[in-house]
Amino acid sequence: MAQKTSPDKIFETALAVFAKYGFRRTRVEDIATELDIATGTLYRYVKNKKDLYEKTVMFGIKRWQTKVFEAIAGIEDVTEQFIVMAKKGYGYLADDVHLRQILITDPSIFPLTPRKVRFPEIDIASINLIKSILKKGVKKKVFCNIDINMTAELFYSFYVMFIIKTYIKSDGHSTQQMFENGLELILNGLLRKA
Amino acid sequence: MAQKTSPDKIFETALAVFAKYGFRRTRVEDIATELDIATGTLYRYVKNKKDLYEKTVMFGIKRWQTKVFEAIAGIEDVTEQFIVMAKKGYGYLADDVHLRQILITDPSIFPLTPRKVRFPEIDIASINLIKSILKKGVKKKVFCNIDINMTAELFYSFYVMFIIKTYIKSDGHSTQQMFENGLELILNGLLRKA
DNA sequence: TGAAAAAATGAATGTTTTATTCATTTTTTC
DNA sequence: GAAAAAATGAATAAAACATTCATTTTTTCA
Repeated sequence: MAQKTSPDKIFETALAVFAKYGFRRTRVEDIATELDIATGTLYRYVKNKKDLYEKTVMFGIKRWQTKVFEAIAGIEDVTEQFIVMAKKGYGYLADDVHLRQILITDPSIFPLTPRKVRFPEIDIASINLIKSILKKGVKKKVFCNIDINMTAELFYSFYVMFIIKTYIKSDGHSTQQMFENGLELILNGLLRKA
Repeated sequence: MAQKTSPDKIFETALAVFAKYGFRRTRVEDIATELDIATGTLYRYVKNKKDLYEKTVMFGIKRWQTKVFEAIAGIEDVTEQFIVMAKKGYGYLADDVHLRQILITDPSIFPLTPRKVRFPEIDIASINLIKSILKKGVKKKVFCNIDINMTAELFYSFYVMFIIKTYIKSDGHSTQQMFENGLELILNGLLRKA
């Protein structure tokens, strides 16, 4: 038998356990037990509980971001690239219930009021992706001549709002519906009128 | 203002919190916070955390049993009384998600393997109710001349099995359906043939 | 109103739980 | 089969938690 466990397996399991109980209520032992390994073994992969949590969150996010990158990789048309980035990104997250639970629950990831953010890399990576698409669109004169930095951040806020909104349970309209509606509006504003 | 809180309010809240996190993962402070009172105040009503839990469970059960008693109170016909006891009892429990969560999760309430039961009063009260209905039915010659004690325990086991079964998630048939099916069978066996 | 009784508070304390380490054992590598 | 890597879990340190109680606040009732 190869190694009894692997980083991927550890973080996948930890994601589920942290999602179920939250950081405070999960014991390191809970995760070890779920993995069927000794507690000490976990410490060969992480420095401490906090580190385990952070690596776990980053694992989830990275996996999500990778999927989005792959989804837009082959696409030539900027407009479509923008749409796919937005819709698939949203869809993949909706599917990953554990990651979503954590993103929604942990106020240090997407704070509702301004304060220190725990994982700035997440925002940077996502905003950069948006920027690169916007830049391409502006250059190709498909999008209006917008302020790329500001628009990227604006769009990212819109995105995050919907991640959190999922939890707030809107009445009447489904969040999915509202998201697509807002997306259309933004895209419309973005496109150069012929 | 009258007292800031009351036993009923405390146990109602505690029921929800214990149901959400389980005994180990809930802190006494969690319940106090939810009630918007200080931790120390709780100790005016209960001896310790274990006592709080036990009183909470008993509060939930008592409320359930009272509802069942009230539901059958005015009924004359034994057969109908039996049916109402069984169906309403099951229905009330299905509605009380917090109580059900605790009954299903805590193995010391309805153990699947023989061991010391934590709340014997629960079983005694329920079995006694069943016995009293059976006794009346036999006396009135509506039910067959069964062994009342044994049949009461048998029926109670059937009942408990379905409380737990709810959790096991059967495929195909709904638990509700299966319960009513079994109930019909038992009732049929119980009734004297004309 | 105001003095006694009842209720509520939350900081302080001691116990329990939990995180973390590391000497030892087991498994893998070559 | 010897060295290196991985895994273990009992032991220890650190943190979380339950519980107490001296003090404050609120209610009661003359």
